[in-house]
Amino acid sequence: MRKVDPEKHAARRQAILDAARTCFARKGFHQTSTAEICAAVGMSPGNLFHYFPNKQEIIGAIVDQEGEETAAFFQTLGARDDLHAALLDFMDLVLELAADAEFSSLALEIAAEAGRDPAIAMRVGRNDRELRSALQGLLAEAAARGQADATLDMADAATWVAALIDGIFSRVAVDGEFKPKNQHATMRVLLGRFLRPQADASTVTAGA
Amino acid sequence: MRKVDPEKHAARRQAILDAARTCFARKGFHQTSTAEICAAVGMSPGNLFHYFPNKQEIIGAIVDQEGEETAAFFQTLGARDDLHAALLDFMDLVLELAADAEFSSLALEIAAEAGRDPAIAMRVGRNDRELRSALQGLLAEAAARGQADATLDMADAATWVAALIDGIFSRVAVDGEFKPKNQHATMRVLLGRFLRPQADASTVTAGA
Amino acid sequence: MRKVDPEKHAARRQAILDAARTCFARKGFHQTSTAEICAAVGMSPGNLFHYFPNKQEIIGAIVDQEGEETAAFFQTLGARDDLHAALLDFMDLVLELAADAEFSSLALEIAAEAGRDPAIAMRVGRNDRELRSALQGLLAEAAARGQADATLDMADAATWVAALIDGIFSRVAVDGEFKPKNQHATMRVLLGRFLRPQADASTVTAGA
Amino acid sequence: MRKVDPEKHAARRQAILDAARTCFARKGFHQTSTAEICAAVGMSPGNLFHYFPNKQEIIGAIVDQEGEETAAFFQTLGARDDLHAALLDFMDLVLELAADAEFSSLALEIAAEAGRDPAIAMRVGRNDRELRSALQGLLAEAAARGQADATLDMADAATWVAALIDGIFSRVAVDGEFKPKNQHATMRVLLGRFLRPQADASTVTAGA
DNA sequence: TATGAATGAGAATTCATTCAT
DNA sequence: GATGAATGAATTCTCATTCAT
Repeated sequence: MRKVDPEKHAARRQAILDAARTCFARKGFHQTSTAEICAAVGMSPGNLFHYFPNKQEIIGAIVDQEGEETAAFFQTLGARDDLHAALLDFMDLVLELAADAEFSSLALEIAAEAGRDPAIAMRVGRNDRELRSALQGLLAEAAARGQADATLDMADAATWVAALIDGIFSRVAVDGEFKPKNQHATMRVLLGRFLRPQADASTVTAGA
Repeated sequence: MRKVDPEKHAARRQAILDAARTCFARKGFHQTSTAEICAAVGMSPGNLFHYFPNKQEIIGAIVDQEGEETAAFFQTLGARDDLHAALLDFMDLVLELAADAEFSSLALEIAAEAGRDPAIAMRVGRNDRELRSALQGLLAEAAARGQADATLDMADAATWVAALIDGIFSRVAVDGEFKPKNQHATMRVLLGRFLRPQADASTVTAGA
Repeated sequence: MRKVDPEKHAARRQAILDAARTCFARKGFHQTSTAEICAAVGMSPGNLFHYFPNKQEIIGAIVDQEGEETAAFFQTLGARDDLHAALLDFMDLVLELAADAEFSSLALEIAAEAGRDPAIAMRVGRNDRELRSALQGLLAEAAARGQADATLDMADAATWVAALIDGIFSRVAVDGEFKPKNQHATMRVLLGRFLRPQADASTVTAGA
Repeated sequence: MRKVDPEKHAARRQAILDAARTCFARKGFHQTSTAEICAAVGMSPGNLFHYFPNKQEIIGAIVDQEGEETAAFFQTLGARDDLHAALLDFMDLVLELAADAEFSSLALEIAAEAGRDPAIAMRVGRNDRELRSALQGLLAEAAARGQADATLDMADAATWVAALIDGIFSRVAVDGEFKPKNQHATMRVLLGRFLRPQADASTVTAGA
């Protein structure tokens, strides 16, 4: 009896997060009432607060969960032989996620909320740091293997890959003609040219 | 004497937009009360509605104004000799705007709102279409002059430049370590490699 | 120059009253904003207050005007030979007015407002007293001429004729099937039986 | 124990309706704020909206309730032997209700609101149709029993009885001297003469 | 007179959260 | 844990009225 409870609790908690994700994506965080989430889960309006102390914590938990998912995914990438290819495959996945309007909206929503609530900013920042650090590690190792341009500053390169990921999610919201499915090739050209070892390394020094 | 009235009206309207911009950037659109905006302008709480029929129209007007500013700026770019350089200069400007936290937050906020309110989405979409079309025109002309890789699909290329711009604004919100000022060089490397005429054109077909 | 002003003023005042009548009939007194009335007259929102000190006075003036119109009309009735017929003709007119939805709505609106605002109640009460007094006079004279049942209490009889008039206006609002045009005959039966000299006077004492 | 909840809910709902009735009668529907009603019930300002989705629904519910009460009362009338007397007794009741200033005001208020809000008009219209249909049924049966004038169009007759009822409530608002208690006798004369089987049927054809 | 900007007190909801059951 | 009634502050928007021009 006592053993089932924690499982049930976790399942219920997850159900809340899933419902909230959908609601937040559709209407935005502050446009969604806790009552709406409760209705979506099939829960009484007060009961939600047995699982989360307040609304902000729901977003916080969603952010944390996304961070965990990304990290888990990245762990599978390191084992690959061609890390450049691994990165491009990861970006393919991003494009696939972006094709899910809910996911894109949510990503934007979270970024926007990070701009306001410092507590969320901290959690989002942690995820982002981990993502960039993973990207940087991947790129550094790729460079070591001759699969990436070793002359790049890998922290900066990772930052711009991350910017590109953010940009993809923005596109979905902002550009009705943007179909992630059709953009895999151009994405590969863009990142390929940016990251591959350069025949003429002089271009690297073109900056400023 | 009679001429002053419309001017006053326009000035007051603009003051509202400016105050709203700041408020929205700081707290988000739906977190900002119309009363706060009024207080920021130094206006009684009801008076704002002599200038805008409702809150959504304030955001709408801000969006429209940003669109006009961008368009105006782009008109100056076409006259340049080196269009590739012109584009990079434009991106420098974007990085400078992004360094203004208010501007970045607002950009994100608008994108997020576009994901919810179709009326805003339409106005944002129009701006975005114009930006991409201007970018595409610039790139096409650059290619014709041998300043850009003519093998690229220019619509797609413009789309990814736009994604990068969006991404830059997201970075500011999401990545505390991101300092736009320090990223001009890497941005130039990234875009340079993507857009320049390629020595080895075969890389273009690397897709899928 | 100075002579034209009072005429213009009166015309403008009347225009306001006419517009207000329409607005009040359509949306109700408290649902109509002064701005709406101004728009209907083609007048700036502040200007109305040069003609009426406040909104209540507009209703008050409408009430007074209706009273004057009724009184004027009644003066023409007294000259008739058959006063019973004169009364029925008056009721025909009431039915015709009731066919005008605006007039009916307004009548109801005024009655309702009298139930709330004592100042309006006083003005409405004065009109009503005059109407009942005119009716009573008419009935008394009719009785004297053998055209009405002399055994009736003419004050009470007048009161019930007035109630019937009120009731007609209510019908229009409340009963979608009520078409005043079709009710002239039944009205005449009803009032005829009530007011005519009775063959069998014993029925009069049937009460209580 | 579980059964108490719905009862409590219904009781609270009824308390709101009762308070609202009083407030609406005193100040009019649109002059009464929801906060006032809440205060009258002893309820926090937001709590009312757990019981009614909006203010209009409160009026709607009051209208429906009045309809039910009238219908319930009418069911008791049909069993009577003398239906003419039954009708007059019903009218006595109307006069007694009219003596309650709150009831009269409310009746007027509802009629006025029906002139504006179609949703209310529909509900009021339904009640009115039922009342007239009940009256018509009563009159038809009375005629069949020789207790009413069979030559009357019973639908029209019912309509005019209804008009008289409306008129009574208007009187209270409009005529300060009108005391329903003193008008039972005259009402009985009026309706008696209108509805009773006529000695001289020729009067019926007096119309137009 | 006429204009329309300005005021500021409300209005009806809404909503996160609490709490008795 | 679960329910849903209750709270009360906050929100957007309205409106009669004033007043400088």
